Amino acid sequence: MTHSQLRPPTMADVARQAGVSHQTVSRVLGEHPNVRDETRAKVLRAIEEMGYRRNFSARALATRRTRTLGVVASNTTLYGPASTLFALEEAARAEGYLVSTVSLRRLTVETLSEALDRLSEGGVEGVIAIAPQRSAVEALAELRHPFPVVAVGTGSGAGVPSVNVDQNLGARLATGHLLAAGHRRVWHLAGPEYWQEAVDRVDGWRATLEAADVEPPMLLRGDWSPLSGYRAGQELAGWVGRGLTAVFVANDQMALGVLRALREAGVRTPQDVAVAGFDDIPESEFFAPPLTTVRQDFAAVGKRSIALLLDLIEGRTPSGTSQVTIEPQLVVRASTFPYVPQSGAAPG
Amino acid sequence: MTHSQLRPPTMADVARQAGVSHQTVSRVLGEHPNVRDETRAKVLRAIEEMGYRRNFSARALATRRTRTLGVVASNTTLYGPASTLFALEEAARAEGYLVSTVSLRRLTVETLSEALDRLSEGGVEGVIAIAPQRSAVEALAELRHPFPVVAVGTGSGAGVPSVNVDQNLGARLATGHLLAAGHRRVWHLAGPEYWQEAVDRVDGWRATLEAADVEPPMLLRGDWSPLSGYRAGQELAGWVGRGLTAVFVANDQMALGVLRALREAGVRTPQDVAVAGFDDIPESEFFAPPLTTVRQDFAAVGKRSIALLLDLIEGRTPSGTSQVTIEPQLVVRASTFPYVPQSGAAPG
DNA sequence: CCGTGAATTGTTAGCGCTCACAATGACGTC
DNA sequence: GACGTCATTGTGAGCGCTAACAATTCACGG
Repeated sequence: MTHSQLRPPTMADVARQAGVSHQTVSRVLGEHPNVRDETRAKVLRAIEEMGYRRNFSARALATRRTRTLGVVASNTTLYGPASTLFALEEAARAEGYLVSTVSLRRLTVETLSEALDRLSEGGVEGVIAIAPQRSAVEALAELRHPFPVVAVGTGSGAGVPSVNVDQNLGARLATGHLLAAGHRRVWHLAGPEYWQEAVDRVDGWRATLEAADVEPPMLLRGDWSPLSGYRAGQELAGWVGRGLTAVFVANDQMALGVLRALREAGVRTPQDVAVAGFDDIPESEFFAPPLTTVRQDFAAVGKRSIALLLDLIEGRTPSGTSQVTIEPQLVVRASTFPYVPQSGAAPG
Repeated sequence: MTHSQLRPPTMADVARQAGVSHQTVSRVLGEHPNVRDETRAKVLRAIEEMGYRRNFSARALATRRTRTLGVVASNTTLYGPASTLFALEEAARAEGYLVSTVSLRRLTVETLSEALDRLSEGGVEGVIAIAPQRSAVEALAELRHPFPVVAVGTGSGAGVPSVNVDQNLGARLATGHLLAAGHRRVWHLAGPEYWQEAVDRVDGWRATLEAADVEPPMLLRGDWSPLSGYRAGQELAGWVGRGLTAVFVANDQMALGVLRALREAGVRTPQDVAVAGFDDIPESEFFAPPLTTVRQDFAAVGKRSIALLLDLIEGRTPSGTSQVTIEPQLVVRASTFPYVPQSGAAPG
């Protein structure tokens, strides 16, 4: 009543209305114990009446804390990053932090650096970088920033605190499963080699074969998209009958493309060729046939990342090379039904 | 050199180092034209040397602008919301704004209200609510907030500025396509009735049938998930041979489940039953068979939403009921190949 | 009835920046 | 050669809040 509604009310306005000092208002809002109930009630009533809201910037300036975290990500429409992002925000919110996101189309030193600058100007107290591309790892290590940064999906190699799903283990799980099902060799359709996760999955696949004394067959590359999987699948179809009975595909979307290509070529899954994927996207269970795949716990990734970042911010953890690893899990479905070598199936 | 690195350098520190006043530093940073080149260089050098960065909170306090927008969304791992979110952030960044996101598991009056409060405390200048649930519309209308809010996906009914894809049109496109392909009736598997988009799609479907003098068949309901599509598909399979030749499914994920159920029941797509979906997720092209669907331009939704919100913030547009509608597009693929009524195919 | 300490409230300085205005100096004009 | 003009730089006052400290009040025992 005392003031026009042009400018939102300040703490001083509330204090005047309630007949106390602004500091008492601050105490009520800050839930300081030493405020008389009667006084608190007066203040709360005034706040309610005037529709007062604490000014974020003034508060942040005085406390030197914004309680805001930044996230840099690329390709946030993919299932993995999107799930991670969701979990990240949820975990941050539980700790009283807000999350500002910058989504990049491509992750290069320049775009990453620009994103970090932007978040820095936005006052974030720390940043999570969902940066599975290898280039990002070095960029992250060399870039100067005035706040802690936690990397996700970069692998544990770099000198940066990071949280990772054990991709190598996931690949071993999938490849081992196919081997155990009776396949003599397992082919692999990999992701782009500038993705750390793709590299780790190739390593896990190769290691499993070598441990079983199997010569790894030709490696195929895709770009994670169903289309690239489709193209690779057409190539794979040409190897059926010449020793190809099982394929481990580096993600579910490409696996979908492979399945379609095989189907179109008259190759049956899993009878002729078994296919396993990686990610366990919600659709995988309903592919034709339902896809055996490796599930990653993105919720855990999000929680652990936030926990690590907050430790770094609060100085609870030395900024050294903290590494968190999360174990993936094999999900077996119809696309890899136990293989029974059929007489005459392998003329090669 | 002059100061310890305990506290980050302030503008005054830079000014001292460069031998100018803090205001000159501010001018250089603000790209004010009236600064001598020589002076500018001195200041920039000092900034570089000291690793100075402007303090976000102080700046925001003085200018009364945070240049931060908020986004409230639910279910951000779905393709549609994830794509919208991505486009939103990109468009906001182009305008020099940062985006803070709050992702909810469920959208109710309480959660929405809490999210808006949170963003408000975070100092956002405006909010985009990706709120396709009908309950959210009312909540948005009745909730008090000190900043403009733009709704996305709520339909244009509510008294809130909003941006929407014309769901009704999309449904008419899909249903009309099936009718034109020779099908006498088109069934519909709808989304949850508390989603506005689901309701609009049902309306469009029904209107198209009625305009063609066709009695709408029984309506089926799912929850957008492939699993619910699978269950509905099993039910639909029972109607094959009794007049069911075409189904319009309210989203691609459910369509995937329908395809699988039909396949398992020995029903061929599209020869026995044609299936159309909605969304055009990246996987749709590789389903078995590739799915006819309705594509929504999420990038446009993002851009238009940001443009509208900024108009509101800058006061360029009256806060009345501004509505933006975006047209979807039919994508025809193999799942609805032209239907040729087969003699003896319909014993009923 | 006053001293004592705890509970409660008020006062004063900033936090680091931008804005409005003042001051300075260089330049050209009549 | 005094004066107005423009470009350039400096000064002072907040923006709205919290933190530290000061002041006041109150209950209670001696």
